[in-house]
Amino acid sequence: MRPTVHDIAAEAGVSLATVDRVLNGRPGVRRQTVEKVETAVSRLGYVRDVMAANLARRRIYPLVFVIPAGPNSFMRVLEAEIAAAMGRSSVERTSIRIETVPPFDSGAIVRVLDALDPQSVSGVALVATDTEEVRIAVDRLIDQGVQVATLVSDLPGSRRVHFCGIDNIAAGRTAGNLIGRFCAGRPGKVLVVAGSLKLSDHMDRASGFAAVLKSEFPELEIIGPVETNDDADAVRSAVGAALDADPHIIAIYNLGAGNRGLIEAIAARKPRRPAVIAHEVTRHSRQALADGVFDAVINQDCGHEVRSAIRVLKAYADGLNPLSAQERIRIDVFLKDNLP
Amino acid sequence: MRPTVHDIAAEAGVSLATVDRVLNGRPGVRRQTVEKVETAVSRLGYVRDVMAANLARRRIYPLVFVIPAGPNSFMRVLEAEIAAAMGRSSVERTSIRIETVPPFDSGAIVRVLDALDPQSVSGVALVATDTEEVRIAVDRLIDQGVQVATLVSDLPGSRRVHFCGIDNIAAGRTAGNLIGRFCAGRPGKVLVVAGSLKLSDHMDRASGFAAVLKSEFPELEIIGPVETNDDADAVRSAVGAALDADPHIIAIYNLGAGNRGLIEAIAARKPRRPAVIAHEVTRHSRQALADGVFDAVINQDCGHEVRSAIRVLKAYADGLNPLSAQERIRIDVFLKDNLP
DNA sequence: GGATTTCTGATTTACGTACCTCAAATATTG
DNA sequence: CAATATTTGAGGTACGTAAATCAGAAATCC
Repeated sequence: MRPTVHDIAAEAGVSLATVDRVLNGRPGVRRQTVEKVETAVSRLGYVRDVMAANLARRRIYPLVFVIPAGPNSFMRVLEAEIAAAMGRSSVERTSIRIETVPPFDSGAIVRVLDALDPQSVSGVALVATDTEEVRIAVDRLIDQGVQVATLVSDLPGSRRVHFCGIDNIAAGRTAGNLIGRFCAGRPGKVLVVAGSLKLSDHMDRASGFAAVLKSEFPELEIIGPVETNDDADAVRSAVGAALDADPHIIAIYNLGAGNRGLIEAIAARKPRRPAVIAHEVTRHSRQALADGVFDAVINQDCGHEVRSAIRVLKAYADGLNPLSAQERIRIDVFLKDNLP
Repeated sequence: MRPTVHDIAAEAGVSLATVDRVLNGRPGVRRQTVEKVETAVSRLGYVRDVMAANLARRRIYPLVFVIPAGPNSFMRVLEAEIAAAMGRSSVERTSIRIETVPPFDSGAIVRVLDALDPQSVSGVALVATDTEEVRIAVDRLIDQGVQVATLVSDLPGSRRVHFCGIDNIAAGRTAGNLIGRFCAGRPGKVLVVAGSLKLSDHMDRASGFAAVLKSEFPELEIIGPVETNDDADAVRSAVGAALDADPHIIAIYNLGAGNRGLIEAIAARKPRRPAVIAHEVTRHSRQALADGVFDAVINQDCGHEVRSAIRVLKAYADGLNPLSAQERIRIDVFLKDNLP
C-alpha cells in the first residue's frame, strides 16, 4: 500500500495539519518540524496522490496557447488539435484558451504574454519567434510562477521549462540524407526553399541539410535557401523561376510551409521529375505523396505536440517531472506507404 | 461546471442511490427508472469522474503482459519498457505482472491465458502467435470479462479490444518503397529475410514489400523470404550463403530479428555494399546505422506500445473509449540522422 | 512575569464517487 | 386482501487530500 499523509503524520510524530502545511509550503512550521516531516516523507517514499489532491482542491489547470494566425495549414491543424484538447478539458481538468497573433510578429506575442494574469494562468505554450523581446517576456512570465513551454519552434536561451517539438537540425539532416540517397550518386543541384530564416526551426533545418550534403553527398550543390515567408504563391513563383532558369536542379527541399505552391510549380513543368522532400503532413502534402509528386514528407505529429504540451505544463504546475520518453516528439518520415 | 451524480439525481427525479445503481449496473431498478436516469445522463452530458471513482473504490488495475522469452533484443527492450511501467504503477494505479513464454509456442501462451483468474485480472496484453488455439483462449478470456489487447503481433479474427502495434503490411510497403528508391532504377536482386512466416506480422511485412516491388520497381527481383526463426546465427549463415552464391544481390530486407547476424554477414564481405533495411532500433541496429551498414531501420516505438496498451486496457476496463489518435503506433523510419 | 507572537494539534468540511444499511413505498402474487 | 417480493429513498462512511478554524503550547519580547 502506498503511504498517505496519515502515515507521514504518524511517522513524523506530528499532526495531519502540520504535514499538510509542510507539503503545501504553507507558513507556520518550525524548521526542525519541517525536517522531521521531510525525512518521514522520504523514508516512507510518499508521493502525493495527484488525483485525490486535484479532487480536494477542485483544481483546474488554466492553460493558454499562443499560435500564429494566417493561412499556414500546419498551424491550422495545430489549432484544430488544441480545439480537440479543449473538448477533453472537463475530463483532463484543463481550461484552455487560444490566442492567435499575426505570424512573424514578436511584438504581438510580447503583448499577449504581458497581458496574461499570472494568478489565473498556470501554463502557457507558445509558438515562439526567436527574438530577444520574446525571450524577455517569457522569462518574466516564468519569474511570475507561470510554466512556459515552447511549441514547434524553440526559444533557445530562455528559461522555458520544455520544448514541445522536434530537433530541427536532425530533421534537416534527415532530409539531406534522403535526398542524397534518392539521387543515388547522380550529380546536380538541390533547390532549398525556406519560410523565414528568422525562425529558429527553419534556420536549423537549413543548416542540418547543408551539413549532410556537404559531407556525404558532395556531388549535390545547394541553391538557396530561398525565403518565401511561408506564402504558397511566393513558393510557386520562386520554385518555378528556379526550375526554368536551371535545368540541373534534380531535387527540391522545402523546409517551410506553402506546399501548395510547390506542388503547382512542379505540376506546371510536367515531364521534369525532381526528388522532392517537404515538411508536415497536410491535405496538400498528403495528396502530393499519393500522386508521386513528393517523395517523402518529414513530419512532426502536432496532435502529439499539443497533448504533450498539456501534460508537461500540468506536470510542472504540480512540481512533477514529465516522462521524457513519452514527451519526445519524433521526426516522422512519411512515404506514401506509411501515412497515418 | 461538469455535472455530478447529484445533478443526475435531481434531473431524473430519483435518489442518489438509484442513480448509483443504474450507473454501476447493479440490480433492483425498474426498467422505466433506468431509462429516466439514462436520459438525464445524456441530457446533462454526464461523464463519470474517473479519478474520484477510482479513489472511492480504491481501484487498481491488475494487468498481465504475456511476451516471448529468449534472446530477441526487441522483446527484451519491450520487457524493459514494461518494467519501467511497473515502476510507475503506484501513480498509475496499476499492478502489472509479466509472464514470459517460449517463443513461437502457442501452447504455452494458451496455458498462461487459461491459468489466469478472470476475477483478479482486469486486462491482458499479449504478443500473439497467430494460431486457432490462441484465438480461442483469447475469446474465452474476453467472455469472462477480461480486456485483451494484442501487442506487436495481432490476432486477426479474435475479439481482442485493441491491437497495440503497427500496420505491418504498410511497414513492408514502406521498406519496399525505400529499397526501390535507394536502388534508383538499377536492376538486381533483393534478399528478404524473415523470422517465421507463422507470425502474422512477418507475413504481412513480406507481402507488403513484395507488392510494392512488383508494382513499382519491377527491375528488382525478390529472393526468399528465407526463414531464420529470428536466430542471429541462422541469419548470418543464410545471408552469407546467399551473398556468396549470387553476386546480383544489391539489397537486403530483414523483416525479422537477428540483426546481429545480418551485420556480421555483411561485415565479412567488406567491399560489397548492398542497400539494407531492417526492423527495430536496438543496440545492434543503431550501431549499424551509424556505421553506414544499414541504410534505414523501420521501427515501432515499444515504449509507446506498452504505455498505449496500459492506457487502452484501463480505458476499456472503465467502459471508456481510448483516444484513437494517441494510441496509433507510428511506422517510424529511422536514418542515422533522426535516431532518437 | 505578563503580553505577544509564532508554532502546532485537533477537528471539521469538502471534493465526486462507491458501496453499504435500513426503512419505506410500490408492485406482484396467491 | 394479505403476504410477499421488488424497487426506491435516505443516510451514512470511505477514499486521500486540501483548507479552514480554534485552542493550546512554546518561544520571544519588553
